[in-house]
Amino acid sequence: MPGQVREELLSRVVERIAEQGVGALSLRRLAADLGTSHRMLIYHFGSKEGLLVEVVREIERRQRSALAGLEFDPASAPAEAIRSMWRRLAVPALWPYERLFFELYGQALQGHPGTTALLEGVVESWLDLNVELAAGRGVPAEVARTHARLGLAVVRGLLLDLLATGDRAGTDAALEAFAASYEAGLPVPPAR
Amino acid sequence: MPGQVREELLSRVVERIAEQGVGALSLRRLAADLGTSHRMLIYHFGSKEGLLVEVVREIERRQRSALAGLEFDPASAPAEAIRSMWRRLAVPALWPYERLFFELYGQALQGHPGTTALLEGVVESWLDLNVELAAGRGVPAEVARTHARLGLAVVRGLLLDLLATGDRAGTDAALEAFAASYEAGLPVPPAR
DNA sequence: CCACTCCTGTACCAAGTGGTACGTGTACCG
DNA sequence: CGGTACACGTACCACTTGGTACAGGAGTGG
Repeated sequence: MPGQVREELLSRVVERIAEQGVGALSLRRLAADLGTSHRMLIYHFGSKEGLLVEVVREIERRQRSALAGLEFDPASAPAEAIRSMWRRLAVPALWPYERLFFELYGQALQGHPGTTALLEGVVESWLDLNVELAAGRGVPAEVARTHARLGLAVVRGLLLDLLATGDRAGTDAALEAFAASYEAGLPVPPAR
Repeated sequence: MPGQVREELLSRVVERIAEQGVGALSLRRLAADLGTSHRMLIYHFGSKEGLLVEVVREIERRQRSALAGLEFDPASAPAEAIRSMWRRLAVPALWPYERLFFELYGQALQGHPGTTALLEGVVESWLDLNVELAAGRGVPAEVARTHARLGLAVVRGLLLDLLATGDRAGTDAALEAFAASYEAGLPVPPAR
């Protein structure tokens, strides 16, 4: 059982990596920025890939806690649910972590070792959550899955847009157009 | 000025990179795979970054030609437009290039040199196209921009999903749910 | 023949990489 | 006190990296 020093080190590592990206990552530079030696990173994480794995896990953990923290009002319309999700994610303070998420996502798609675990629950876990929530309102599971999938795509797609353009107003408007469509009489279109 | 040898080399480079990703790219390995020496890549592209720039340009070029090739029927509903776009992009033959696109996107978000040019027109050019098309149907520019933004986000978000999960049926259904919402009586909701 | 341009390969370089060997300090526990 | 486990640093290693120097080879035009 490794000490708790590691945990504190990891969070500082994630912070640094969120700023500098993971593509041009070097243990030595990272260690220097953290005021230690690259030997320590190897000591605590075994290898560079081991460190990467831990970073990916941490990012996943944060996603999951963000997901759990959504505290949907089960009675609220889907429109309100997606609005609150967007409100939470679009704030500039999270941009570095979202950039990191998409960078890791891209590397994972290419099979980069250590990152591929990201792909496991990156979609499914969100769908499952929504199925559960929707069941409370009597929505069939298949329909809930499809709409969760769509909502997730909208949010991720608009985040990609926002991170590239910085256009908060434009992306806000697009999300609002999407949310509004759920209030305009078709809360649950047929699944196909 | 450089000969046409370069052009042919570039397309082979892009092909290889689409398969192997750009993250773990090394001039020597790439050259070996291409049956030449890394010296040649430097000769034709000046440097590794120069090669990357060219690859990014090539990807942009393909995106643009895909965009131009969409040949929308101006009279057709937006639902049909987005369906045809998805039908074109979701085919497995394009997956390697889309993986590469998202990998480069991620690197560009982190400011990786040589890739940042990707971000320039990655959103705007699509929006402009849609504004132009929508003008023909009397749709105000602002509304057209917002809905183009949303549609682009849906497609990119679902592509991320598809590349991670491989679930063609699931993503097809989600896109269909989105497209159908345009046929259910709200072709042009207010922009905000 | 020469000269010139384009193209390609071999050999080499300095720099940086991840990883290891080894020694040290520090704290807790007997 | 001694021992032992954790934490940490320095020096080093083999290897790979992007880039360069240099030497041609193939074709063309004079």
